[in-house]
Amino acid sequence: MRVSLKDVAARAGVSIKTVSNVVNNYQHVTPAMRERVQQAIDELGYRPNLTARHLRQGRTGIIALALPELGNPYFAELAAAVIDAAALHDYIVLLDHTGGRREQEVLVSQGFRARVIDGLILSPIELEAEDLRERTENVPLVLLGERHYDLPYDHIAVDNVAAARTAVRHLIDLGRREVAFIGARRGHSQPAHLRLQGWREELLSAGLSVDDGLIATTEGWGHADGAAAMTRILETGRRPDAVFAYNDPIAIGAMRVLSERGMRVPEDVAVVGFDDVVEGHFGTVTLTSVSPDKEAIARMAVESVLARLSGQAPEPRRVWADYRLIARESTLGRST
Amino acid sequence: MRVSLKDVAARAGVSIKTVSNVVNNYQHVTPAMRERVQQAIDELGYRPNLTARHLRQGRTGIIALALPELGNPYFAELAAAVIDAAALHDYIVLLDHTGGRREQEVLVSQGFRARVIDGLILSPIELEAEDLRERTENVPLVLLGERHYDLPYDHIAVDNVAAARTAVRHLIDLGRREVAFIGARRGHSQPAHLRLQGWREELLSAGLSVDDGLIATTEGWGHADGAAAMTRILETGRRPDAVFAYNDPIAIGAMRVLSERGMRVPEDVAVVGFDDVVEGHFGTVTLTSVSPDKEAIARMAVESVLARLSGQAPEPRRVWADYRLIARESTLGRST
DNA sequence: AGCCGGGCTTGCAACGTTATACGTCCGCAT
DNA sequence: ATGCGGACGTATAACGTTGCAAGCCCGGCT
Repeated sequence: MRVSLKDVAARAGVSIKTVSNVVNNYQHVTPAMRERVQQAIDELGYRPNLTARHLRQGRTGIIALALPELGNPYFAELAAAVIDAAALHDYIVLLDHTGGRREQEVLVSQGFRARVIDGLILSPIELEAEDLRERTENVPLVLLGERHYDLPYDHIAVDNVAAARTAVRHLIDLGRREVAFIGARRGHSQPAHLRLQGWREELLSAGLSVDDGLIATTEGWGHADGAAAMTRILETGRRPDAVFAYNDPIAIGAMRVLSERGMRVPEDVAVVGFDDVVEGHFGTVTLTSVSPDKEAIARMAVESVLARLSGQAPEPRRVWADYRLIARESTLGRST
Repeated sequence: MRVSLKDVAARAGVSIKTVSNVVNNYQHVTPAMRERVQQAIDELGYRPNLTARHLRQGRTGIIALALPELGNPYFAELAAAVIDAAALHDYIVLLDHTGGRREQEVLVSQGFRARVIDGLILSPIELEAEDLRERTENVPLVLLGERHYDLPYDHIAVDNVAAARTAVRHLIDLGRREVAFIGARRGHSQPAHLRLQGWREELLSAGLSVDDGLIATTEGWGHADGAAAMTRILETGRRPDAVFAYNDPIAIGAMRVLSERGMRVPEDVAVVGFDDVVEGHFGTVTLTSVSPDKEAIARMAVESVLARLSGQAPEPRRVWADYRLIARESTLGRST
């Protein structure tokens, strides 16, 4: 049986509250008393019951993190960063994944499984603004990632349009003129997503034409999706001299197809990804990528939740995290 | 303010307990009453307070999963599988990562942060048997992975020795005779780990010599470690014709180095990894790998925890999960 | 008519903790 | 000596839920 304050109190011959005071380092406790109680605690191996503490205090010390899929290394790395950031504040992280499915995202945002949590960090994919508008839950919610809602919630992300423009600019500066975009969302009600928008804007501002034949949609965001999309473009007979992919796995899937078809990266086709996952650092051709500052994103997300919990930060804010473009072999060639 | 049973009861004009009965689908409730209460619940937007429920019931519905690092896609994919398996039983998953550091693993196994959990699934790296022997926590613990303790805890893993032998056998069958092993643990007190043991056993049983110069240790288990280790082997002047890596990231890091030095995979060096992560399916050269049945591992881990929670399964058991060797280009060449 | 039993509802206690408010004791200033 | 304030310890009441046992009501049986 678990030992409770009551048991310790009985053993030490003091009241329950005094034991509680010792446990919580309440200041008005004589050293002698403190030691007596501490000894009883040690002898019995007492450990506080957090559930009870949380019931009493109305807080659980748990933050939920809901991501589309852990299989994507970007999200896995982000999850690790969030866990660490939360630990700094003595919070622990409950992890959920939504598969990027709207239905699941709605459930999570409504607090579905997790009536145990103090706050929620959600990285939505299909979730619509109306879903959030209907949200009745009152645990603090912080949004991550590319989607962009005009709603009173904190939102943390890199400036996707600007970041995408930087990536495309890099390709144009290399002299590329036919820049494909791989990873648009199929049949999505929302205005084309921000990275696609950045691609478009940068092409236009460089005086290049925007050619829908160079946009490939994907079902998901994995290697296989990138490979399939690249294949589709090539099968139309198009021969782009550059590819900007929605993320790194898609870029790597595309590079695989290029290599299968005997097209060289970067000589024939330069490739830029997004997220800067470790995997991209070690391929036969390493991948140029936009690198969001994951640690900063994680830190700011956790801090936003906590700020809201403590009633600070009344104004919902959009926070831009840092990013940089890291050029590697897929746009520069191998440096031997 | 959150609405509680009391508020609903007041609204519906019934007792708290009756509302509780409705919420819990207690059978002796008249349809009329059920409807009346349900209406009050809906109007007020009542949601049960799980903390209170758990305090009352002594269970939290939360399982902790402690992994070495999420950055390794194998663990990320495993985490996803565990979350899904737990969800089937209405359990949610608290995630922790230990960095594979003994100190952290001890903390976790002692229930460190998580006095909130019903059970713990731990994938240890450096943890020693003595650490577990001193364990005082009484929440069920299930161990995952390669380490192997002679202690009364459930343990779930693939048969690493046999799996490693299968991988090495595959290389030998291709006619390779100089098979390097990359990813041994540096300065580890425990007998050389099981995959290394399998490598050794299979070489011996094939009548080949076991050459310590072909064993490379690593600090961690990432791409960079594999690359560094491969570099070290090559710099001794050795030219193995095959590599068996502790896991896929190490294998991929090694392949990168081979490619930098102009050695072809698989023609000059055949490579086999372990874990079958998605990344390996899409490199310029796809990676042959041992594929553990992650879903099965996750399922069995969760079920073991739950069985122990409900007092079943008195005998701690070691369970072997399925695995298969999936041959790809890194041992077969590109099929086109 | 009275009793019994089962279906339905309820009051109470308890899970383990902390906040509040109070009581006691001591030392010090008056 | 008396009064006062601060330091220290404690009793009690919550937090929101569910298990238990008891109570009520009604139909059917004796």
